[in-house]
Amino acid sequence: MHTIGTLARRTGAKVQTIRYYEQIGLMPEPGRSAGGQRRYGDADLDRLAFIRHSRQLGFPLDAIRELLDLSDHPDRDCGAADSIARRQLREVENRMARLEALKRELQRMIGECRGGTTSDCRVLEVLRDHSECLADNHDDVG
Amino acid sequence: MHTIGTLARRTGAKVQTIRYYEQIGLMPEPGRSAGGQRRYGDADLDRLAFIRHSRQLGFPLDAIRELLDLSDHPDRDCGAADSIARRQLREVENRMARLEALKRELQRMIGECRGGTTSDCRVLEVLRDHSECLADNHDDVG
DNA sequence: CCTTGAAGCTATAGTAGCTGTAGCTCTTAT
DNA sequence: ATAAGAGCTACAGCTACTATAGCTTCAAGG
Ligand SMILES: [Zn+2]
Ligand SMILES: [Zn+2]
Ligand SMILES: [Zn+2]
Ligand SMILES: [Zn+2]
Repeated sequence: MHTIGTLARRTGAKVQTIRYYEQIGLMPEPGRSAGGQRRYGDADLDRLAFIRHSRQLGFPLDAIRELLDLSDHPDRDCGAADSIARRQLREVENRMARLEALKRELQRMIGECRGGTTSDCRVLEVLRDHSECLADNHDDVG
Repeated sequence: MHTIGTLARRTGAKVQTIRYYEQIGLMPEPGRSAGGQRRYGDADLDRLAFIRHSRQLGFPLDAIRELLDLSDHPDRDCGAADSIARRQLREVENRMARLEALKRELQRMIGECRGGTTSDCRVLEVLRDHSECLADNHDDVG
C-alpha cells in the first residue's frame, strides 16, 4: 500500500496532480486509511506512470483516457491505439512546422536590427507591419 | 472612428478578445458613443494590429506589454526590444527541440507496432514503460 | 417616424492541465 | 505525549482567450 506522496515521488507527479486526476476520473478513487487518507496499490502506481509518461509524450488527457481503456482490454485490436499515436505524431509535426516558420521570422527581424533608438528598431517595425514578414500569413500558434 | 466590430474585422481579432485586452489593460479604454458603445481611433487600430501580429509570432502578452511600451517611446534604446525578441527566439528553439525528441519517440513506437491485440501493441508497451524509450528523460512539454 | 436585423453591451462560465494556498487533521517516531 | 511531516478539502489562480445569455443600441429601408 502506498500513500499519495509515495506515488508522487515514484512517478514525478505532484500530489495535487494525482488528486486532480482522481477528480476528473482518470485515476480511480482509492481506498482510505482509518483516518481518511488515500491508500494506493501497485496497479494505481502503474496507471499513474502510464498517464505521466503519456503526458510527457504530449498526449492530451482525453487521448490518454482512450489509451488507458485500450490498455485495460488486452484482447482488443490495437489499431485504435496506433491511430491515436499517429494523430499525436501529426499534431507534433504541425506544431513543429509552425514553430519553424516563427523561428525564421524571429531570426530575420533580430538579424536585421542595427541598434539605435526604438524608432529605428527593426524588431518593432516588423511587429508593427506584417508586410515586413517573409510569410504572407502566420498560422495559429496553438 | 471605428466600432469594435470594424477593429475585429481589420485585425482578425475576435470582438471578445478586444474587450479582453481592454480589461487587462493592454488596450486603452476607448471613447463611447452616446448610447455607450466603444468608438476607436486609428491609433487603437494600429495598437491592436501590433498586439495581434506579436501574438502570431508567439510572444506572450506580458512581453507584448513591454514591446508596446518601448514602441510608445521612440527615443529609447532598442536593446530591450531586441532582447525580448531573442528571448522569444530561444523559447521557440527550445520548444522545437522538445518536439523533435517527441516526434522521434512517436515515430519509433508507431513504426515498431506490428498490429494484433492491445496486449502486444508496441505503442502501449512503450507508454507503460519509459525504459523502452530512446531518450532517458523527456523534458517538460509546456 | 417606425421597424427590423445586425451589432454592441455586461457579466459570467468554460477551455487544458495543472499549481498554489489556507486552515485544518492524521500518522509516526521519539 | 508531543512534534514534525504528510495528508485532507475547498477554492483561487495561471494563459489567452472563447462562448453564452439576456439585454440595448445603431443604421438603413419603408
Ligand atoms: Zn532593435
Ligand atoms: Zn507577420
Ligand atoms: Zn499497436
Ligand atoms: Zn519515455
